[in-house]
Amino acid sequence: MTDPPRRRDRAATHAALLEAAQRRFASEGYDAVSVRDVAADAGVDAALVFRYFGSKAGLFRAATSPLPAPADLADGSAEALPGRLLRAVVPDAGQPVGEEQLLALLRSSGHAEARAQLHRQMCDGYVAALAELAEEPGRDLRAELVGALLLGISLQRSVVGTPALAAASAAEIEPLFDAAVTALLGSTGHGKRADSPDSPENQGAGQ
Amino acid sequence: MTDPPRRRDRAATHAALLEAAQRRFASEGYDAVSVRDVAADAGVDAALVFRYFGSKAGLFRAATSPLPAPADLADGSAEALPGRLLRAVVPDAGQPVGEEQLLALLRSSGHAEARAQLHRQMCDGYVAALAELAEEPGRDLRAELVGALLLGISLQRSVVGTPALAAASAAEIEPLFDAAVTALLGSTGHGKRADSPDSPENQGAGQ
DNA sequence: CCTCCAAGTCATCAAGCGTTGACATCCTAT
DNA sequence: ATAGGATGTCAACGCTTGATGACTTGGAGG
Repeated sequence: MTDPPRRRDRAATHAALLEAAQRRFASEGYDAVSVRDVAADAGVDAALVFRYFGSKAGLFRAATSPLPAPADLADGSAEALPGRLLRAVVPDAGQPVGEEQLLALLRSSGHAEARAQLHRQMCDGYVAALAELAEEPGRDLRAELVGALLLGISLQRSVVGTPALAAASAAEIEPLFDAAVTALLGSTGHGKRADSPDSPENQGAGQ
Repeated sequence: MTDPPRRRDRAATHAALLEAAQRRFASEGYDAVSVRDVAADAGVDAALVFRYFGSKAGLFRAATSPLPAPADLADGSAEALPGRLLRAVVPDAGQPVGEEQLLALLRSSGHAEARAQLHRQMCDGYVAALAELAEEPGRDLRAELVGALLLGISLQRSVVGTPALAAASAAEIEPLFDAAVTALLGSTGHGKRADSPDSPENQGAGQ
């Protein structure tokens, strides 16, 4: 973005490689992507991948580790968290979310390492924050079910390509989504709308 | 199971190859599995894969095409459909459901053909049946959201490995699941419970 | 202007891949 | 018993892959 004629720039090359890897891994998965593919997308030689990232696995690790900023999700009222997560999963104006990393990890989930990172990202990131909103009998299970709904929405939109969901905007989905979340988090959907939550001082989820 | 000394049996070899392929593709995805792997699991030579299935892609197609019998899901009362789908997604006694095919397709979803089949299987199979239960304003969207919840539950259990959901039985999930489904299908969760809520007389998913 | 280290490229390796055709082996029908 | 086709095995092919080390090129400092 700065200037094209810049050649021999370590930082820029590193970044270009990383971005190309994110796109490729997200859309095709670990095994279907070759180091040469990524290098060609970035416009450099494949050997640089090994110079900068050590191995193909290192490149994958680097391309999937920067998770979509949980701090961004934790700030704001806790009650609005599900809604914010919904917007993160179904971007309204085509905004670049961390959805690519989720896809890359899912499409590569045959490998134990990818699965482990997916697990970490899910449990420590979203589900822990959601559990704060859930009621007692089976709080974790409730939170994980909300997480499942979000995961399912994201997947159905991006990989299954289900027609109505893929075409819908976040605003259209939200009422239904909210109703489901209320039912899942509250014991029998008794409406836990209150203005003062029980001060959950979570600072969230470190990277 | 019949008898080990049976050698040179076309049907048995074909079946062994297919079963091995289903397992491998489900747990590792298309690209991570080699034809030699599958053949070794089945205890035969890799060349037989090409004799019987034409190509690796043909083997994959054969291993993922037999979808888990939608007829099996359609039989019984329509209102109990979501519950039956839940049981299919979270098998109670470790019964072999068609979950493996779903996993295989998802882990191979970098390939357009796998994606297309996933799309077909989802839309024509489950979502269409679910849409019959949904109310008017946005019937398809409602049905697809229920599908998303099911997909998310399955994935969170089998690949993400979220603790509470992975440990829970279908009976523990069902009340929460039912509440969410009711909220999603009905207009504002107006309670479409008509008959006895908890009398699931089904115990066995089909074969 | 020249030097020199970082940044980038090239040629190459060994291993594994999907795929094929020739070959060996067993079952069956006559 | 024997011929013949079905069933299974083997060795090899061309190609791509991840990875490595020697080489070239560029730009900044003296």
